[in-house]
Amino acid sequence: MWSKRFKARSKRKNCKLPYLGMLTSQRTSHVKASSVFVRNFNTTNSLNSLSSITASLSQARQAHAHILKTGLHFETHLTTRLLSLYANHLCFADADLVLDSITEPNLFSFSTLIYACSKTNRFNQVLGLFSRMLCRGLFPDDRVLPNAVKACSGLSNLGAGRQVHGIALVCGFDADSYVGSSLIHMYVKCGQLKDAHKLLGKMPELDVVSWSALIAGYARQGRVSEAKGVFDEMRNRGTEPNLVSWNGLIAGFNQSGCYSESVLMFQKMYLQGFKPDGTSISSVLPAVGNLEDLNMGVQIHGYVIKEGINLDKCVVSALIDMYGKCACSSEISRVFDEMEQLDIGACNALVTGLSRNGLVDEALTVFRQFKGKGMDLNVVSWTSVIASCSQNGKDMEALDLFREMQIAGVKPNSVTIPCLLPACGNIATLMHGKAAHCFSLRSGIFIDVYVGSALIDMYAKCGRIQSSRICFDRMPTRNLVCWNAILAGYAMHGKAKEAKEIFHLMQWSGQKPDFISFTCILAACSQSGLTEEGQYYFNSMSREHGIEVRMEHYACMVTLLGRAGKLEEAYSMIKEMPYEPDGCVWGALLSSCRVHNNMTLGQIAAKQLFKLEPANPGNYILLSNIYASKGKWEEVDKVRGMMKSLGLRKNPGCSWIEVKNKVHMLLAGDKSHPQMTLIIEKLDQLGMEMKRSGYFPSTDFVLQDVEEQDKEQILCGHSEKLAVVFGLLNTRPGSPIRVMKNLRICGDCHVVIKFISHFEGREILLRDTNRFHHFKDGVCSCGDFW
DNA sequence: ATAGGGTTAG
Repeated sequence: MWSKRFKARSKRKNCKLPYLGMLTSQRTSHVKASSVFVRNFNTTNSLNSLSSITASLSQARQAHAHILKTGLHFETHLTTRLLSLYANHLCFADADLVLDSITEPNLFSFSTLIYACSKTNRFNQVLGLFSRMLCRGLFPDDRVLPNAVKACSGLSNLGAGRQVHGIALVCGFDADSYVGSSLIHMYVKCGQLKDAHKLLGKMPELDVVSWSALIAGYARQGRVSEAKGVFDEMRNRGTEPNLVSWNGLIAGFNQSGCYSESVLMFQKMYLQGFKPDGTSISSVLPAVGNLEDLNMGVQIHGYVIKEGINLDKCVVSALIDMYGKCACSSEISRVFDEMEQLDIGACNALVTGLSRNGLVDEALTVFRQFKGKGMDLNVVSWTSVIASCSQNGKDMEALDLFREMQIAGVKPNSVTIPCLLPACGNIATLMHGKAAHCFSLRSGIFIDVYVGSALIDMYAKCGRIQSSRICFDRMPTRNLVCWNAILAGYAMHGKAKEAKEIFHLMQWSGQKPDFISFTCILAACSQSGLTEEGQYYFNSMSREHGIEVRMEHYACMVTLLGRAGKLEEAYSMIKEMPYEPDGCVWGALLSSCRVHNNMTLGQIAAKQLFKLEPANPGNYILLSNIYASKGKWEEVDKVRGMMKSLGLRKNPGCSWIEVKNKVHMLLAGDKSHPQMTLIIEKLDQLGMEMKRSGYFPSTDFVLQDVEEQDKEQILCGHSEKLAVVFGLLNTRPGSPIRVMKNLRICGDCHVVIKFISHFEGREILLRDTNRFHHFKDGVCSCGDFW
């Protein structure tokens, strides 16, 4: 009855507060009455006839003053009208004041304000007013209840939602169609699908929207069979699914990662005679993109053009996104250029699409253009461009853009932080990482699994594995990625014991490991020399866990066996591999051969590598080093000649190999020590950074040579770590380490120095800008500098 | 019912 009327009213556009207008009896005389009112508002009648829609704020204030002056605030009827005037102008503080002054507020007073707050999404205020109303002994009606429920779903506050449900039961409104459907939506929003389902069963009138919401809810949780079940149930109970129901199903499957289901439903819908609209298209296209089904994508694009829905902004950005995922960079730009009006969503899709296809610089240029044109860049725009940088090795740029974003006054969210954190980890700027962590704690987004996993990874890469563990332990929910991140952290730090613990804890808690988990555990075993255990895990992969053994696992095993000196075994494993071995696998063998100076196998590996990666100078250097160790100087010259004829020079990568060899020499006393290989790997990581950064220090690099004005620029980047490591490498074992000035010591550098101190059994004292770091027996103590 | 941005290994 009333609710139906209300619904019809609310659908009218340009009518912000439908009820308030409706409640005024003399609609036609509003304008006239209000103009008269200013001149002579002494009569209560003119106040009464003041329209809540057309009256200005100053008129409302005048009326307020009049009421106070004349002591009319005991007239509940008048004060309630004033309340609606203020509410209409969104002056909630004034409205509250009026409400407090009413001696006997009635249901009408409260509902007036509740409607206004609900319309403007002031959910906390709605609930506050609702509870104040209850405290007054006033029972809500079927108009207030749905607004209270809506507030609970807006806040995702299940507890409050259940309480309101209880009140609805007491008041006998739970079977009311409007109250009921709002409760169903609330339960779906809070993920309580069983409750929603139960309630739906009790409803005498069944509406297609509530059914659709439940279907989408099941689909979003990836509960395929239940979603389909509700679909059938709906039909059996006499409600035919409409386009909305289908769209919900398609969008839900897509969100839960059931991409092929999503596309399948789209096709089914089409075959049943439904005409896909813009929403259907923009719901199915991400799934098509994730499946990289270009054929299907092109067909849908054709349909879009035929039906003329290519003006829909969502459809355009979904098309750009789909072509980006299908690696069609030419199509991305075409669709974008054909767009009539520049839309921020499409711009964001373009940036992501370009960066996904390796066109990072283009993505950055495009972003700069949008910014220059004065486009209204939102969180997604900034997050997209930060992600493009951090995913493509442009870590410094990512941090710079983050700073720029903050200057622009755009607040980061729970997606921005996981995009930024890998950049912090990659260059080990603990300071920035910690700042992001603090932000997550303050804004409450630390409970997000993506944020948590990224924090674990960042701390591990900054050399703070304990902090990683703390983040891990404090996560309210964990998924596969969280487990893998902490596992990778322990592997990175050479903590095989902890890695094994995590690996078993993970399975014990019901989380199945995947191929990444195995890469981590194999790497951990390999770094700690746990050959047999590594082999055990490797063998259990397909046998016990049903996980396909990939190329990278073979590469791990070659490294594992190679480090243990079992080079023949490593070689036979390569020969037995079901795949054609790639550069990583042969590279692992060649590196192991260099460690053990095995010439025969080294030659075999090098031969393959020369074919697979002819332009990688590192392979030539490794082989020549093996020859050199055997005193085969003619062979050394031959390899050098090969390099020369190929035009390969000792690039930074080459000098890096020299550094690596220097570490070998430094640690020559304990070649087989498990931790040594970890250092080599750490150095490899640094080498990668060196290559990426385009900044190539030579082995005798000293920071003191740098011009004063450039120093700060270099120091805030990653070169500091390299400088420290190079500095260390240039000293003879046993000699005191010279104190370096104005360096910040963090992350990888910390790890490397710690291990060097451990192996050489010497004390190292380094100073930061304001702290000292004392390394002894692999333990570092920090303190404020004298 | 409604896009667009996301974490882990190598």
